[in-house]
Amino acid sequence: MNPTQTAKPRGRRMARADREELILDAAERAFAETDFRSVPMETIAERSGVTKALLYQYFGSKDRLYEVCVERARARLFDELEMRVGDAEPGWDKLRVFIEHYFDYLEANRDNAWLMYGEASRSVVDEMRERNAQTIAGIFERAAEEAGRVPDPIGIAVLAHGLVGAGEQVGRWWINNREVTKEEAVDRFLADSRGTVAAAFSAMERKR
Amino acid sequence: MNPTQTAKPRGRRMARADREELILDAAERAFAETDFRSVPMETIAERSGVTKALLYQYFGSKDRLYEVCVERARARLFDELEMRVGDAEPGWDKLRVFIEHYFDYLEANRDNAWLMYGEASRSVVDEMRERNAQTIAGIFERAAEEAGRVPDPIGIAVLAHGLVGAGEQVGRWWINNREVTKEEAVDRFLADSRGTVAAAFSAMERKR
Amino acid sequence: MNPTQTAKPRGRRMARADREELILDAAERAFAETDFRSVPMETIAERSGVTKALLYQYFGSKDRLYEVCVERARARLFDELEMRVGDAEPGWDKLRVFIEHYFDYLEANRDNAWLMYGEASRSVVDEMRERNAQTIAGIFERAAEEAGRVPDPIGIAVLAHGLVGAGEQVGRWWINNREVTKEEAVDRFLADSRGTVAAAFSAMERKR
Amino acid sequence: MNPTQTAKPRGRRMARADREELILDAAERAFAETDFRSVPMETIAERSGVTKALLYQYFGSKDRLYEVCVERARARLFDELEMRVGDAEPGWDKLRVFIEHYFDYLEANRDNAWLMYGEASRSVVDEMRERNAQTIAGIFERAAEEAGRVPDPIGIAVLAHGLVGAGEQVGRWWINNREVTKEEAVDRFLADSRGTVAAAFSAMERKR
DNA sequence: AATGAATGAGGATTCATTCAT
DNA sequence: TATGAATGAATCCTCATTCAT
Repeated sequence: MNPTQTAKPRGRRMARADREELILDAAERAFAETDFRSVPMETIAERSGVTKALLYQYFGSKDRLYEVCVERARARLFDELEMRVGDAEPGWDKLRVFIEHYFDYLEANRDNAWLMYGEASRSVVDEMRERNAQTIAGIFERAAEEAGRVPDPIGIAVLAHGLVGAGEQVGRWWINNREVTKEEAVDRFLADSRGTVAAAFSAMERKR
Repeated sequence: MNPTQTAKPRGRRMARADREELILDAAERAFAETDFRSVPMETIAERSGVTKALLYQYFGSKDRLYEVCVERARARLFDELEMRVGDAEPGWDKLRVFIEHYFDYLEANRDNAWLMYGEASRSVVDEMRERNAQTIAGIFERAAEEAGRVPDPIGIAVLAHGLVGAGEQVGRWWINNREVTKEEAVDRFLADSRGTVAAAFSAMERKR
Repeated sequence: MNPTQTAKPRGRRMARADREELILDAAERAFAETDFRSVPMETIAERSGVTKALLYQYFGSKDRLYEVCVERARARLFDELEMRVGDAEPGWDKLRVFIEHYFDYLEANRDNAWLMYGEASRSVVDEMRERNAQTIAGIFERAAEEAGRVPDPIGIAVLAHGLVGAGEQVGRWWINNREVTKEEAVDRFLADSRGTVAAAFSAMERKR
Repeated sequence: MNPTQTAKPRGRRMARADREELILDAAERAFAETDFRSVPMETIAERSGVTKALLYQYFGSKDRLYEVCVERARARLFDELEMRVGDAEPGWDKLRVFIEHYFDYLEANRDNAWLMYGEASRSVVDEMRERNAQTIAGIFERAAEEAGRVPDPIGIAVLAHGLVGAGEQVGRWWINNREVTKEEAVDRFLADSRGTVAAAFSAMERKR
């Protein structure tokens, strides 16, 4: 309404943090459309309305820019996820909340969910998978205790990595098969995951 | 003609097939070490002791060479797998055979299992995942019937993609954590998978 | 105004001169470490704790900044040198004073003697060599007269340029071979130079 | 005369060694005209009638190409020099031959004598100076013995480095002052050098 | 006086691929 | 069949420099 009140600074000069977001948005979209090697810095520069030189000033290299994108996308998912799961009732409710949130995220980011990025250096993506698995392992470790089990580190690791991998692939499948509703997908994946977790927990020693 | 020659077919003719294998071996290892975009044709040529020009004569393009690698690696796993699973007893035995074979494969190919390839043109790898999932879906469809359930296509798809993803990520984890024995890994992954499958099947309507 | 301020001239005004010295010090060291083309303005800015923009405000351009560095370093050597040589006894004493002063300078500036600068725009360094040679030529011209010779312009030029070049290279050698004491170096270089000068003078016509 | 007999292969395809010479010729001329940083690889490529890619295939990098140029130019001077000096009569004749050859070289290479190159990475040029000085030191060491002196390593080093530096600077001066004839220049420089060497030798202990 | 934002323009390097022999 | 020569076409990255505040 008030023309002097633009939400974000408009025009040439802009606060660095704001400009960085704009650049990351553009990069994210570009990477998701094809893949890392197919996106020249030039393109990202054009799309975010700056020169290549600025990209390098802010991010140092194309690889680094990619990493920051991946990490930001990952954080979008996990930051809120950890909060929501923390607030959920102990027990199966946590798993439900988790998976629902994950599919919400996929729905909201179907064009730039990190799993849509044409993958770049394997290390970046693998490292992210590892971190995700570890976060999830932590959650399951506590859950195992609450369920009266002695957490078995290997069991926890296999469970966590398995869920990360399953989630990634199911997510990719769902994004490419949008005739399946979110409810249907969540329904099945939740059921399966519940079975997985139950089995993993059963295999662990019972606490006395 | 020459009695000292090995059983392998006639001279020149076979030379090509042999060379192709050599080249694919070199390429596979190179791709596994880093990823597609980081491996110049030059490197593959050097490592297999031929010139770049020959790579083009044999495979036409780098993309095609990659595809052949991926497909060969995939076949190594799935060709035998389908046979073995076919021979197994109906029921849980099939799943056990499946997973055991998968870990055998990982052990034998820890340096060039396809899941070690840095993902390249996303399409190639994604397409392989899809094919794998479909193969597995077929197996589960029959298994569901045998278990007295009406196979639910969505349920089957989620189950199959979930297992493909879980197997991929657990495999990656295991390859990077070799202090975990194969038995321990198979043990947990089999238990988890059994839980997953059981849950998926339970959710399907019972046949009358 | 502020009594706690050091004796150094009035506040702001002096601040600039001080800052300029600081910047030149940083630049000089940086140029000496590698060479002109390898030192970005960014580096000089960082090392002297200011922004690039300020370098431009103070010096106008990188080339100009370099020139100021070179000239300052040269002045450090020659300003005092001309004085000292002027005060010395006529005859060989002047040469001794000259060379001793030169090695004192090298010792005090071993990290940023101008001869340590990677040569940049050839013109700047070459021009300095030319100026040094001319200064020295002037001194020898007078010395030749005093020694009863008719100064031969070409002879003087070859002598002066030869000594400038010899001094530069011997200086570089000495800086890189510090196990040789200053006395040893001066001793030899003085003896050699004396021989050079004597020969040059002998070759000139005797005044009547 | 015979049109089918071109001295060097003409046309697109050429033996690598020949092509390399052509490239080095072009590079040498280009570097001599201005300096390292002012010569894009593009220019060298154009002037030698190949593409940039070939430069990299053959020389690896611009720095390396420069090094090869410098080394080739240096060899042009020193290879023959060592031979000629070897053949000369012992005593002052060697010095005369040496210096005459040096000025011949300067005359023949006035546009691409290595001392005309705008210097690149200091290290390359400094290393060459060092090598030259060592070669010359070897010559003087033997000469000192012949002259009945006990060679003093420091004395030899100062002498050799001094002559290298003097030669470089006098050479530069002469190239820029071509109204001075070669005879005049050689005459003076030889006289001076003789004085230098004589003084250096005198300062060394007499052999018994 | 001093800064952080932003750029223009150039330059090195890479790499898949083709071609003549 | 196999090679070494050669290229076209990007693409990353650097850096001196300017500008608004």
